[in-house]
Amino acid sequence: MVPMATGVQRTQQTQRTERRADALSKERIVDAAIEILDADGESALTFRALAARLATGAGAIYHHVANKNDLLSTAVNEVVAEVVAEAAGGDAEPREAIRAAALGLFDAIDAHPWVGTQLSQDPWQPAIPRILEVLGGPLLTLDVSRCACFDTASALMSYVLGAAGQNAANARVHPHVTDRAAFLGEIAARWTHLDPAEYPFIHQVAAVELPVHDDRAQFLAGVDLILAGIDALQ
Amino acid sequence: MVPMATGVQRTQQTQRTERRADALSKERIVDAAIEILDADGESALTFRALAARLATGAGAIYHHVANKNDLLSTAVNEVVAEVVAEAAGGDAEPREAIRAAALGLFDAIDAHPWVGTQLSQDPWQPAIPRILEVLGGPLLTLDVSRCACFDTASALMSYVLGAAGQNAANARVHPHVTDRAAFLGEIAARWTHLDPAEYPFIHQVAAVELPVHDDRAQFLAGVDLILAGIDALQ
DNA sequence: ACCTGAACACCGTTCAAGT
DNA sequence: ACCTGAACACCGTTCAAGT
Repeated sequence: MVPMATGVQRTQQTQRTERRADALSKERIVDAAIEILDADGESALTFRALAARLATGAGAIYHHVANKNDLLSTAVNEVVAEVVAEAAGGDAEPREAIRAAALGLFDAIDAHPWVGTQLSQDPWQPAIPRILEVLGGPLLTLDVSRCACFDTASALMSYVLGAAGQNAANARVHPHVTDRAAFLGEIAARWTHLDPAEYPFIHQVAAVELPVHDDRAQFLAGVDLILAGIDALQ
Repeated sequence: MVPMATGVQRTQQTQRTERRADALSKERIVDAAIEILDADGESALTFRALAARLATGAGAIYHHVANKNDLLSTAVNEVVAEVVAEAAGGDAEPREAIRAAALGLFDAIDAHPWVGTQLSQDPWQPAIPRILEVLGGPLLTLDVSRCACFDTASALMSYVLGAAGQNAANARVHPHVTDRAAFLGEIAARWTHLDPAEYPFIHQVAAVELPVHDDRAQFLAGVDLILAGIDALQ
């Protein structure tokens, strides 16, 4: 439909997703998928929507990507690789390196909720060793006994993926909460209706901390809790 | 199709899902859903399969359940309520109570992987306050300062849901791994092919700990790490 | 009021047919 | 070799029609 100037703009580096480029490739497909996921969320990524954006047929995508899970885990791996590249490399103090890596992952998943969903849905996808490395690597320079390193790194990863997954789910179910105070107030009210005898802790939390808590600060408090445990168990 | 002895077996308490009972109810629907989920996994639970098992039409289910998410979160809440009831109540030492609750949740999600998937997909469903209560309640009897209780309980929950979610995903992707050693050996081999300069920690883990680790023991090590952090930060 | 089941508006994936 | 897009085998959900 759209006339193409074939080969004319070869030297131009910028990518225009509006017009059909010369050839399909896994990279172009994955990048288009990421754009759809970031712009309109997980439910918007269908092979039909992706094919439309790439100005091709749905079946063509299968020549470069095995299936939807392959597409998603490749996209996740791309985002995680970027975060890890920023977090790693520096020769910061080990605890600080772990904090930075955990926070980088949290922020990335906050910005791309679909990453959190996918990470908690396939434990052996390519992004996992990256995450384990950036969280566990700094432990090698600590005095953690060799045998506890895997357990410790795995605990850090479970915590990060758990917190990030909850955050991602929240973003998915409540896409645009403008009034956070009102939203948390509703949850608190619901929790207050539970039996106080059965839920004493929930009642205290709903009354005091839940309505005013900050997700990022709470995440960081959890990281510090685990770091304190690492120090204590040495 | 199956002839029914109406009212005859009223006094009998046992539930027979093979025959159509007098009336549909949310409880009967949810119980049937749990049976399908446990027997054949998440992908087997469709409204058509559920309707067939209940000997009714697909639309009838919507008279008792709002939608599939309502059905799933009600099912999850039922399983979690059972686990929590077992774990809570006793006046065990706080750290021991937290350990027992965490392990109970881990085992329940190991037995019902779909629970792990659902829990990491909706942060405000009814089961969440139950989990937060059973993990956070014991903190009230510790000397944890009032203000850190929510952060600490939330960290415990994120860890438990993260670890359990990974475990559930693993069970979903690899339903019946008979030879665990061979399976872990394959992962280790894949990790060994990564660049040793970029993945020093992964290489050590793949060579030493990954092939022989036990998921439950590793989960418990993580709980103890967080408990040590709680003690250290007091 | 509750149930029935066909119909609707979608999915991911496949595959004969084109270039 | 790569692409096309109709077709297949499903979904969750709705709703007119029954009892």
